[in-house]
Amino acid sequence: MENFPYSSSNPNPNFIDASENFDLSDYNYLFVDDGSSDDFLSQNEIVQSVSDSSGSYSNNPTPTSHNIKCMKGVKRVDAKSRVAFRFRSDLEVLDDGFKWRKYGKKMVKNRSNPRNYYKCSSGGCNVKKRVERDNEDSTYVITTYEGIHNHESPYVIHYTQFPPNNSALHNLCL
DNA sequence: CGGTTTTGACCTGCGC
DNA sequence: GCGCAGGTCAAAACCG
Repeated sequence: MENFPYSSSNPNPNFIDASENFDLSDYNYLFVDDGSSDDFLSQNEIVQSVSDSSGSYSNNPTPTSHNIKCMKGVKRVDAKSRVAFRFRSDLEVLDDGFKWRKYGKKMVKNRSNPRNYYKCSSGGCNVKKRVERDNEDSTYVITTYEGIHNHESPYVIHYTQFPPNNSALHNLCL
């Protein structure tokens, strides 16, 4: 688990050691929508298509660039960066070092679990994230980040090759 | 008491 | 234009 982004010395008092709480062998996918292409899949299309191909990564427990799925799909609506994770967890919200304020909850059609909406609570930062449980396997949580933080994390986050920062995630896919 | 969560209402885009 | 679905707002409740 040495390649996981956060070290055990993270000073964030609320930090959850992901290596203890998440089974990274069940880490499935990541997609990045960096706004640089005119062609984007909708979020649901990406979720579906990556879920379909998740088996090819299931035997690789380490989240390296090798098992990160980068996709650019069919129709871009805006130029916001969007990053999604799907991971197995009992927890609804992964503590990524930033402070989030919940502003909405919505039942989505054909999904058994509600979708929760969060905004970065740092003033002037418009990054949003959506959190929902996988419709087909509720032990998985799907987290979608939208936008790029215009500030540093309120906590010192140590990471190696899998940073929680959107632009850094994007770099992995270049 | 201030920040966060809850939740119904409202807004907006899209398909028909 | 209408209805539906997804996303956001905002007031009240909650909590440390």
